[in-house]
Amino acid sequence: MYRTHTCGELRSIHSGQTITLAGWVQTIRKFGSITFVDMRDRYGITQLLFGEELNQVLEASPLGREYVLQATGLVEERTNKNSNIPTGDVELKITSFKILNKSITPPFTIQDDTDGGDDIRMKYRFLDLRRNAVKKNLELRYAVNRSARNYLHENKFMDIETPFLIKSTPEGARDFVVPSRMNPGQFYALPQSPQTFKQLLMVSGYDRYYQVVKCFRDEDLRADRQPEFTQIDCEMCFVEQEDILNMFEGLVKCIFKDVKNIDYTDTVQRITWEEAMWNYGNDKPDIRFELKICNLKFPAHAFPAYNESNGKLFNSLLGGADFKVFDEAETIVAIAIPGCSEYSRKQTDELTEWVKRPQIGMKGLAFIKCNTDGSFKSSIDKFYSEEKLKAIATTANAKPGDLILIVSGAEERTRKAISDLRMYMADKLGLRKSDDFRLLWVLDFPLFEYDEEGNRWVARHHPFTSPKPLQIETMINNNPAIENAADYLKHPYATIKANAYDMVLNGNEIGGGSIRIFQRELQEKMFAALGMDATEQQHKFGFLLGAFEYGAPPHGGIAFGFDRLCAILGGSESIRDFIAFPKNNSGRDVMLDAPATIDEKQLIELQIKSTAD
RNA sequence: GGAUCGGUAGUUCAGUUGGUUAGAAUGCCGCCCUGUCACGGCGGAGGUCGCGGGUUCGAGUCCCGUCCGGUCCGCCA
Repeated sequence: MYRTHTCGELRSIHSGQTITLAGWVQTIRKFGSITFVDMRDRYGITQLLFGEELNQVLEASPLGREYVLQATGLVEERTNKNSNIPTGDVELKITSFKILNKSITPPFTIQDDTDGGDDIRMKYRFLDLRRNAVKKNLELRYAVNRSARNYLHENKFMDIETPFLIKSTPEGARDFVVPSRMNPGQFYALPQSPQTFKQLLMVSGYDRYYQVVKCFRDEDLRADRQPEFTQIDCEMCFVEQEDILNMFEGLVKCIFKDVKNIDYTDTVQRITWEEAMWNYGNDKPDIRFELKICNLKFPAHAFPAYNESNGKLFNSLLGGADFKVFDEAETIVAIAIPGCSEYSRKQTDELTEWVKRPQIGMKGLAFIKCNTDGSFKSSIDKFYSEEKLKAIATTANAKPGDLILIVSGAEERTRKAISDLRMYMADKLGLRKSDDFRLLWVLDFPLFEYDEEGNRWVARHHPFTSPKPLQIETMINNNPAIENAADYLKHPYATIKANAYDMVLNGNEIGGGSIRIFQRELQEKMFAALGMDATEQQHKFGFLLGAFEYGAPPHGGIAFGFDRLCAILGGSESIRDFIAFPKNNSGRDVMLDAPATIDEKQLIELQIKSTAD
């Protein structure tokens, strides 16, 4: 037996017992003829005391950091207690010990505040994982996993595995592909999600399915994006959108309770996609803070629900001033930043530079300082009287002491800019607290998006998403063809909304799903709208269309980004530290040094290379 | 595909206007130390300044190229 206890469990009540521990040497503190050693395992740290006799043994075979040690001794109450660690009241007075394995000096310190940078930590990830900080994240990940599985099990969901070696369907993201040795010249694809399989399971009558499952997408990476990532993938039969929303806000609330001990009793707010874009310029708004944007001018077709105010507002507030920038802009949006009216020239210049960066791409930034004495000072004084500025301030819901920021330009870019600016200012004002959690459902997404490069409609969510029932007619009765690509927003297809929903947590999309199409005819119509002829449909999705003819039930589902959810719950922007062995920005595993070339023999066997070469 | 920041001791970083022998902290090694727990004290070793080219009397520093890493845009149904 290597150990009787772990390094995290000894307390005063164990005093007098002879016990054996095994673990790694965290630190060695030597004092002449006695030596303290902190021994670490997964459960904690226990101080070992090597007295005079054993100290001589230590001198013959010295210990080093990260040596693996087995030590037997007597638990004793400490004379000097350490209240910083749970085992700090006791120490183990060693009677015998054995070095189970040596270690060379690690390239960085195995401590909470390690001296190692990301690069070196990833290269020696097996050492990094010894650190408490990373271990805590993986424990949190496991807790989220357990909580989700419990909730889904309680609600009669069944975990069913789906294959990883499937067929490439180049809709959406790029596929990772795997050559087939037994079928020369042919390739499997790794799933971007088990989407079609879970729909087939619904056809099979497994009416509540889930899987905590790896998905693969061969796209460029980010701090919150990995080429292989994990989803909590769910699907249900005989449900409407309302059923799904209720079931899965229940899931997230359960996770909050189990993992963070948060009672999320508030109703989860629901807004439409159009409301989200209108108020926040973003389809995944962070609602931990208000800072709603004010639409001073906008293209009518982009916001049908708000159309009545179009034009009037601009004419009454900004019109007739002969300010070309605003007169010619498609969209003008403003945001009132509380308490920032005292910003200096340097600070407003800095904000202007910020919006002019290529990533934001604005030509400039206008601002109005709403001084606490009721006066106004702006960068557009030349064009607008104090009364006008006051009217704008009122419309933007600005109070004395606020700073109104205004950007203008083409609709999409400008809306993204004000959204980014909103987040940037919220960060500056400390409004994005990582221990505050606000859930939000965003509903009624557009069914289609227009791909100007490919000159065709693409499914915004995926091609299995159903349109709102009342808009099925619009889809069937209109030709998808577009004459002028630039005017795609005016095409009837642009107005069709989907039975789709995203769950947003603190400005991050943590889950998304839809009520699916379950009739062959409508699915064919959808594929056709995306530019697929009958032959192509049959080739790519014949199995699904066929299945729909054998009594497919109405169904819908959702998939949660498991890694991202864990990162947010752990208060981190990056998902890498919530994955045991992540890949870097270039999709490389720097520990394995993968991907790598393979043997010529393998290439020949896979018929990727012929023997003749 | 694009933008941007970075690459200097094992590690994390500093390095002024281009100027003598490139520094600090930490880690490592040695000696001292019986109550430390971020132990302490004394001493020591440790550098192809990512790589290649250029400008210059002289380059860690300036220029060009390239490789690697971070962040972001495009992309991610």
